[in-house]
Amino acid sequence: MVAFTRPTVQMLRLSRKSDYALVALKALRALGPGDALSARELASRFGLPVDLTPKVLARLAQAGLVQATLGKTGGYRLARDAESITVAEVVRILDGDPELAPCREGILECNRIADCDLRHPLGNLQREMMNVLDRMTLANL
Amino acid sequence: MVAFTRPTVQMLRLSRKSDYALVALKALRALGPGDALSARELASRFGLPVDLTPKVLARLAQAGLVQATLGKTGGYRLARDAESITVAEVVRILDGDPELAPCREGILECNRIADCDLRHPLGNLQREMMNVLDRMTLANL
DNA sequence: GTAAAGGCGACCAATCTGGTCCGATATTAG
DNA sequence: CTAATATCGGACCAGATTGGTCGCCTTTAC
Repeated sequence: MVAFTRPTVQMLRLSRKSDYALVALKALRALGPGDALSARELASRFGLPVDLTPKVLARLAQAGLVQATLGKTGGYRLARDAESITVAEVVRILDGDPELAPCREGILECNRIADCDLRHPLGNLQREMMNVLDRMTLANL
Repeated sequence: MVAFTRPTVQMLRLSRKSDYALVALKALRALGPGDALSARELASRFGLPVDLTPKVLARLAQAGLVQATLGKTGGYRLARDAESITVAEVVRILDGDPELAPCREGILECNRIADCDLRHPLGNLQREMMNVLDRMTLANL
């Protein structure tokens, strides 16, 4: 008997990095004002990849979402209000600007009216989706 | 000089198949009541892969979205009102049920409250997204 | 009967992602 | 001052997923 292999869909999915970032951010949100969490601690607490977690947090740090303190007792803490941190922003930082249906490069039909006639309304769809991601803040999570 | 390589993001993207399907469906929508379009015609008209297009349409046909007629003068036509065909349905047919952040298998933390505390609200996000996809019909496109 | 169309399964290749290793740098405890 | 611990950043490799192709078969119009 084959064991329940759900066809894991790749499309329309958050990247692992974004996933991890949200987990970490949410943990940081629960911290006291003076406290901080190290990447190592976050990784071990949530089962995140040990070597990938610092990378993710570094990106968040240089984007200004979290504040990193070096040194022996260092770690990360939120740099902004949880209300101001949106899922859309996190995704954009870690995976870039998502496009539902990017124009395929070097395709002749990209100039065709009939085709871009479709791609434009798809843009509406995308805009709606981004709206959803924009409205979902860390505080709402 | 490296030529403008925008980091095409894979995540949060429609699959190519869904993309093609929407293009094809939209073309079928513009058809007269008795007319039909062959996969070949659709492919050449929109620059879709010739061998992949029939496959996509076949899936749509067996899902009941389009009606296929065999034979020399065969082709496809819409089998339902454009108003009743949603993007969500198309995606589900071609790529399966999308999950924003599927639980990683075999992870110990899946039982942890802190973790699934996050995944549940992510479910809300997903539900909102699916709502958007559900509301966007072929007629709206 | 022949040509053109869809139906279906298997297979291969390119791409993307995720994960790891490596080192360098900065800061704090003692 | 020194050592330990933290962040930072690049390069690299392997696995997974997607997408595209080839093949053969059935059905229908002429």
